[in-house]
Amino acid sequence: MARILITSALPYINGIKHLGNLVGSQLPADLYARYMRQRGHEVMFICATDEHGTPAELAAAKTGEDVAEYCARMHDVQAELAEGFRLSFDHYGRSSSARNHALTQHFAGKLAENGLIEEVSEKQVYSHADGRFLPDRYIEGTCPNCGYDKARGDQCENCTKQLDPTDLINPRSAISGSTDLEVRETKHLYLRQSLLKDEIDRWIDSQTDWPILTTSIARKWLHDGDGLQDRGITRDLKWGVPVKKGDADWPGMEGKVFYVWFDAPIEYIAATAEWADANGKSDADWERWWRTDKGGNDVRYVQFMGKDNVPFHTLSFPATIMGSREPWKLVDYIKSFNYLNYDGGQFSTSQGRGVFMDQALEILPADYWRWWLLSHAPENSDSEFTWENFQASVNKDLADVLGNFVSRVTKFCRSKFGEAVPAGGTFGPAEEALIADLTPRIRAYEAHMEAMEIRKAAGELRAIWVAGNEYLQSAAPWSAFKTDPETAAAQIRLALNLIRLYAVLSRPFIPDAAASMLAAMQTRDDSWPDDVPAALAALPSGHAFTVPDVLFRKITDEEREGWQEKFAGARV
RNA sequence: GGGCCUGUAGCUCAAUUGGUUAGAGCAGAGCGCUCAUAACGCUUUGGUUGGGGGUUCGAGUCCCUCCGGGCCUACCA
Repeated sequence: MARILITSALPYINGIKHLGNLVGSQLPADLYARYMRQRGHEVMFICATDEHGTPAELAAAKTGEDVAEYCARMHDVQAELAEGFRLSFDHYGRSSSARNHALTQHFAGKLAENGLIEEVSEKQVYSHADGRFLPDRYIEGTCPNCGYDKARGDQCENCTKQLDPTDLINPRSAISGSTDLEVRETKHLYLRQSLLKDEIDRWIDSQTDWPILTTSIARKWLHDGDGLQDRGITRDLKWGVPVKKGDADWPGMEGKVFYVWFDAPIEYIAATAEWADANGKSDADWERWWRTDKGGNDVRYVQFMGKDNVPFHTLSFPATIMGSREPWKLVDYIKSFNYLNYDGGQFSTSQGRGVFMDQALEILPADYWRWWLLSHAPENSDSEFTWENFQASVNKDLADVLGNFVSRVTKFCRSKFGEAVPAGGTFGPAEEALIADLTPRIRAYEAHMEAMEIRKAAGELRAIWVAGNEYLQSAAPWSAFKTDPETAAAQIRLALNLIRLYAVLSRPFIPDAAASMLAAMQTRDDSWPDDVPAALAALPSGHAFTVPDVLFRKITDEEREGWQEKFAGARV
């Protein structure tokens, strides 16, 4: 038994996430966590809402709420949706927690002690009307290069030229439109990542089995131009972790907070402490996951995220950990994902284009989405959601191949033998062949799950379901029953046991359907099929079962067309 | 501009890292079965691996070039 620490990239607080966000981090992390638990490993699966930063403040202002209230409310909304998708977090924390405040300040203090923090005076644009400093991209104006009048302060979207906010002609606040702007001197802390470049570089080089997507993004940032650049880790905002050096004040940094990307990854650790607090555990209970001097050396730490998050997880967070010179756990494996597109374009939170988590659950149960998203996870390149593909995949895989298998077996048994596993008969060559086929398939499925090859795992699982239908066709218990009911009984006994086996194997992908299948088989035996022949004898003769309701109803053409239309444009 | 990823059957994707005749699923066609959610099974059509050139006994895989798609480029997170 191993100990596995799993974190999913933290969803930002600012609104409900779409399916692209879901499939890029939380959902595959859940698949892995569920699988590892089922294999008997000790799992700590952590997620949290990422609550700081300018967009959170602006979103709160828009609804008229205090930012703390807004975040508390949206945290609950996201937690409920996570529950709806059956994301099995051990703890769903908040980056605004007291634990994270303390830990973030602690790390900053250690980094300062180790000479890795630099105070830098710089000029930033202040908006009088908004009462705040503006990040570069919140300043709009006319591009000096191409004349585009909605150029942002960091870059012109029209001609792609990199800009400085002071380059803009007629600059204005993107928040209020105010032109009452002023360039002010302000002091910020920089994390001197450049001093850790070689250390990080060697660490990345030693990760030979990471996805190319992960290492290539890390190397780009390490080697591009002048190499890894120092990074500002404070902001002039009100909402966030106040800048402190451990417990002590930080002279000259009053009224400033840490940059959200400094405190967000630290929340992985802090959320584990929140877990301990919430469950009456001690510090030692969470430290054994995170401190290599307190038991964490045995832990395998795996992170899941979309490709946009990779730089922060391969560079800045490791720089924080390494630079502390304290024995914190570094990540062992980073599983990163490309983007899921929506019907020929991108999912867009701002334009309301695509399907969002709340809408998805209003339409269909979580298992439908889990199966499609995971079996089409954008592992090697961006992938695309279309309603046609969704309908076809879900109807075929879930309704026809798996659901109908359960249905045909249980209904046949009920009508011929009654609602209990029939006795009599013996296994012949067809049964031996099925078992011989299933064993290597299950081993392959396990290997794909271990390797986080999600599409391949889904494909193998589906093939395992298909094997059941192939077996039924060749055994044809409906024919055998007419001349040799004993043989038919043995065949159906095996088929009923297949349902239990499928429930166990399928649970990481479709937990609700798996639970329904186990409930219908009236068994709590959900042990993993290390021994396949034994697993197929788990339900003995005479064991009562029930015929379940249709596991997966089909998506009709009318529904599909309606959804296509409904989700094409802006969100209502 | 620079960098990275990507292009394989109508669609979605594989191909043990350079090895024999490029494979699956879906869709299409044909046959079979009748237990089942008109479900299932079997067979089958379909590819100049984006174009061109090169290295090699051998290239989907490596190199060059052109074309297309996507992402990143450090103050959104």
